[in-house]
Amino acid sequence: MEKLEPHNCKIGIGECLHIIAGKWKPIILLLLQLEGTQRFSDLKRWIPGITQKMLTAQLKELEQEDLIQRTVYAEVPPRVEYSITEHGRTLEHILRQLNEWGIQHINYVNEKRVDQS
Amino acid sequence: MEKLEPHNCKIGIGECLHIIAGKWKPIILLLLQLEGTQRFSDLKRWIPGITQKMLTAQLKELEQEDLIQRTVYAEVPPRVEYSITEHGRTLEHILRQLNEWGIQHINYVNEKRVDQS
DNA sequence: CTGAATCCTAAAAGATACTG
DNA sequence: CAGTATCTTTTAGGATTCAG
Repeated sequence: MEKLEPHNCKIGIGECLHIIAGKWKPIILLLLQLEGTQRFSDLKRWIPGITQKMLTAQLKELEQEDLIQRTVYAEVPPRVEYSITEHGRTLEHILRQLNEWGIQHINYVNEKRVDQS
Repeated sequence: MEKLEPHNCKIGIGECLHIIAGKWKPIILLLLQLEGTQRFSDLKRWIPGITQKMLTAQLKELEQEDLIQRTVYAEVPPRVEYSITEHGRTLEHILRQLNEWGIQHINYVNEKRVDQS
């Protein structure tokens, strides 16, 4: 493993954040990790506020990074299912920690605000 | 701790990513964590490519979240030092993991590309 | 049902010049 | 030295319409 130094960390952290950051990607990844395989319309229902365009775009990007898998069934009407890959599962722990830190940070900020009032 | 569900994770993850994401913030945080207190010009030297405007803006945002501390010395020429706070230190483990995942992901993608050629 | 295509707005980032 | 102030570019995200 590389030494933890600011200038080489830029590579790893930048790569990771570029892949998981954004308004929808973390939700999509968690959804597939926790609820299992979902089809396009399921995802759209699960994620309030997302547009078809954004959902399509984010799914495509996640698929290109091999974090999720896309399966098309030759039916009418068409059915497309998305599922997490093994590689995608390696992100679960990180997403969990990001969430926990975010919650604790919100609490921290609230308490600090109370202390000062 | 909150249950890990997609819709409430949106809050925690969103908060955390909003704070640490971006092109420069992770580097600044790691720099202060690993190298200790730095003054403005030191940070600018450490981080190739950053402009004064961006550095100033990112430092201000990190300070507002109480992740870093700003200390002004009444000297001529002026001296301003930045250091990580205790609260900021709680991010070190996450940044480390983001970096490791990013590196491994790059390797993963490279190996996959070789396999297919 | 699952998308692609087009147009649009807002936010992030960068270039450059100026200041106490 | 440590910033501000403006302006321009780039990127993320959204609204809407059309299509297999």
